[in-house]
Amino acid sequence: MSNMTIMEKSDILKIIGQNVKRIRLEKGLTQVDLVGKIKAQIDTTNISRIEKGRTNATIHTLFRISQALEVPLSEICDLKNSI
Amino acid sequence: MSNMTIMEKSDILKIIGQNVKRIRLEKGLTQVDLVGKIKAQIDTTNISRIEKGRTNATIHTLFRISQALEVPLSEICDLKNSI
DNA sequence: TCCATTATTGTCATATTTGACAAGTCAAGA
DNA sequence: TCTTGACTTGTCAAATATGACAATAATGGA
Repeated sequence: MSNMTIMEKSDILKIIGQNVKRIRLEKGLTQVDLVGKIKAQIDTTNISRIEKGRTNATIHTLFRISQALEVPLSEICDLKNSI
Repeated sequence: MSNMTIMEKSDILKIIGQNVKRIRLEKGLTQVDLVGKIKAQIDTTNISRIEKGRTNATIHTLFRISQALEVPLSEICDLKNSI
């Protein structure tokens, strides 16, 4: 069964990125809106790179995003959402 | 209520670390056992630093750990487990 | 106590994330 | 077409995660 699927680094980064983007759009937020809701400084550059799966974000960065999106961190880290 | 709790960076790193350590011990594994089960190279130094909340791990590192521990990534990222 | 296993910590070099800014792309409207 | 907003991408410097190794501490058993 699909438990045998080997997940490459780029695969999981893409899924995490899709999760962030999907949730952000569900909340009706732009990337600028999102960074505006994050307490510490963060940049749309980084949001974009995460959403595109181009960067291997740290857990604290994903946590700050989860706070701004008002969802649990574990929702962003849910790999079962892969399309 | 406790939604007002402000989570500092060090707080969430500690919780993530506690999750890793708790699950690892539940599985009866040592840090050496754990790194032995991880496909790509990883070091017990890093496992220890993550478990102690001394490093802000990337999501891919936590993913590799979750694979070795045979739990979903989202379980490691569950911040509700805070003691 | 002695010993072995396990875990922590320090340091180093390398790689990469991050924030910042600029430039470029893209789509939707006026 | 022109403009505006939203997003992407390149580059840079600074900070830091990572892997590696060594040294130390902590733990438990004989």
